[in-house]
Amino acid sequence: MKVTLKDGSIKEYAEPVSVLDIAKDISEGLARAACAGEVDGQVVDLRTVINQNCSLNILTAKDEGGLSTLRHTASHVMAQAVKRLYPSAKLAIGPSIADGFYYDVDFDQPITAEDMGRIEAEMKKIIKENLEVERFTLPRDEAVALMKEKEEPYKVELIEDLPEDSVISFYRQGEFTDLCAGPHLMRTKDVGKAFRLMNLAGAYWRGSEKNKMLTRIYATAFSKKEELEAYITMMEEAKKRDHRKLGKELGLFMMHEAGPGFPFFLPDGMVLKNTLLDYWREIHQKAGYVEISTPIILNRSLWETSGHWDHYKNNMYTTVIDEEDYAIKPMNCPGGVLVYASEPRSYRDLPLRMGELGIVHRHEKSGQLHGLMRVRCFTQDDAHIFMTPEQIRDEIKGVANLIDQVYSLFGFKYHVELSTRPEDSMGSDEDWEMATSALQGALDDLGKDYVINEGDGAFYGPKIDFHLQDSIGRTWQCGTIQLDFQLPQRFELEYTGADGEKHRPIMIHRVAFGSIERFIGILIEHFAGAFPTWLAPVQVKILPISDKFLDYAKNVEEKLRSSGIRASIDTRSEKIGYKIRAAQLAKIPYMLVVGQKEEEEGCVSVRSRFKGDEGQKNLDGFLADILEEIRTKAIRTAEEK
RNA sequence: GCCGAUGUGGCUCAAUUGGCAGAGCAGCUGAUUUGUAAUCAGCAGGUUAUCGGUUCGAGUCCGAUCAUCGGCUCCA
Repeated sequence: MKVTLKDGSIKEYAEPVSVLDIAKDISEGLARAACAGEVDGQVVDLRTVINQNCSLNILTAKDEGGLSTLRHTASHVMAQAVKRLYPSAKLAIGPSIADGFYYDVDFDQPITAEDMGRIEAEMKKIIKENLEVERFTLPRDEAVALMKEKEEPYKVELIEDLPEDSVISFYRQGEFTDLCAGPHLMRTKDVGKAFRLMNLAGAYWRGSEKNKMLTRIYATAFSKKEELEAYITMMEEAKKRDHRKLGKELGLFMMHEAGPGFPFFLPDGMVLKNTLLDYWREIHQKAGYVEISTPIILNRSLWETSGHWDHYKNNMYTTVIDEEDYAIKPMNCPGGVLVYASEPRSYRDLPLRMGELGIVHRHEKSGQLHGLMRVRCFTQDDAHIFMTPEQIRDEIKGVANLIDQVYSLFGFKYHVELSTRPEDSMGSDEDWEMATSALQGALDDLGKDYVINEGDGAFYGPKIDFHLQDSIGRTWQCGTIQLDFQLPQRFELEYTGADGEKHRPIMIHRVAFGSIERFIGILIEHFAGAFPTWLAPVQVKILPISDKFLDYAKNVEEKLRSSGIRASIDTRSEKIGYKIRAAQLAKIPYMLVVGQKEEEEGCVSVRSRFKGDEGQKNLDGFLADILEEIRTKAIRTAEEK
């Protein structure tokens, strides 16, 4: 690997090295050099200038081409511009993030999109001034004094939280000095021109809603202009496949002021939903599940027994019936538990896998509603598994495999997180310990990589979360597996063992889709509305050349429909080009053009979203092909034209 | 809930300084009967989110409410 340093000298490394290695190397002898070279076989402009004394532990191999260093310096430039334009603004923090960087600022007047233009212009000036970025350190008390002098109360608070004997590092460029661990580029000019302010948002100081809300300026920066342009293009592409936009255009679902956060499913969206549910029922039947359905509204005493009244009431809708308190279920588990308890159970019945496509309502705060991704009423593809302690590992593995099967079908990537005991929780330490290690053990058995999410479990037990990655790279929590020792105790669940004694079962809560609504939202974005044929609301659109061929079109339609294909005819008296355009925009997988030739020969002319499917086919041949495609649930969108 | 922005026919958007609410698409009617991404003509469609205020006059200015959007916090 060759690295060209800014002074023109070339350093050669026998092995591929990380930015960290280069940084270490340079800081020893060739400090203050920007480098451009090749990393991991890709030519990149590192443009990383590693300051002599920077704390190298910040630079990691993940820091691709020094991008986060570039962005971090860009955030300082942005803060400097803000202070020049609004001297009274107070700075909070300004890190680099996955897509760029931001700076949280406490302005004493609201700022607008126009201000963003001014800030951007000022940043360009600062970059042009080519100020040197210098690092210096101060003992804690002097650091506090400096920030007090500069009237930066947030910085003072940050420093005061550090240990008393710490040495605090600062970076200075021109008249601007900021508390910062580094590292940074050498000069402001190295930030380059490939940056852009993206948007303004509110953000709580230190992320707590008890604190003041600051103004966050989001921006991004890249080392090359083309990369910035590619990023902006990608964001625009992502916007085009926003499920709210496509959901409206494709007539899948709607929202209405009459019920904020409560989605309405339209006929085509309902086809999608039902097709997913059919699939769900099929795989669960095969995996040995039974299905139940429990009431939406249940009385207060049940929710007190389950613990929801104490731990989840903020999110529950309540009502009064005949002067008694009731709650609309936010979760399905208590209903499932009542079904379990409705008759004596034997060890021979276990594991008992009880599925429920349960509709739950949760009062989410108004500001966090988001299309189908975050709603107040959704369908969980829930199941509760009651089992003996010996069965825990196998059951968890079974569920994890089932979830893997579901996600693979749609071609999703996902990662797994293990969430441990939260602050507001119930049960003994031993139970939590046992439950957590059971989940961990199952993950280890499966050989799955996972990250641990401290304190993020449900109030009744730890959980394994499955996070899907959507088209914009956002991750969504979908599947979860939760182990629960609490509800069986609270409801005094029992089964009779082989020894004739009563024993307490253990319970798993789990979902695969998570929420059908959210999953549909993710699917819309994942496929950009062009669903695989088995999911497409309309699978075949029949397009007669003119009204004269309507009868033949009806024959074709009837034949397809009788085989279970979702087919319909565009009966409008329009030209064929018009109908093709309409079907194309509706992202329908197959179009069958029928005219004189087709009627005479008893065939159809196929046009599809996919390559290699053009041309005349006899109807039986087409039918056999599409039925096979649906049966195998094939994904063909990759070939889309 | 909090910070900021937005709200005009079903959809996408116009409307100058406060001065007669308009277009394209979709829909309907008629003509056309079409060969692979938009045929022509006509008709209909609006209490400019809601409520209140300023004004001779409000889509436009002010206030409140509701909803939506970008985030924060929270979460399937």
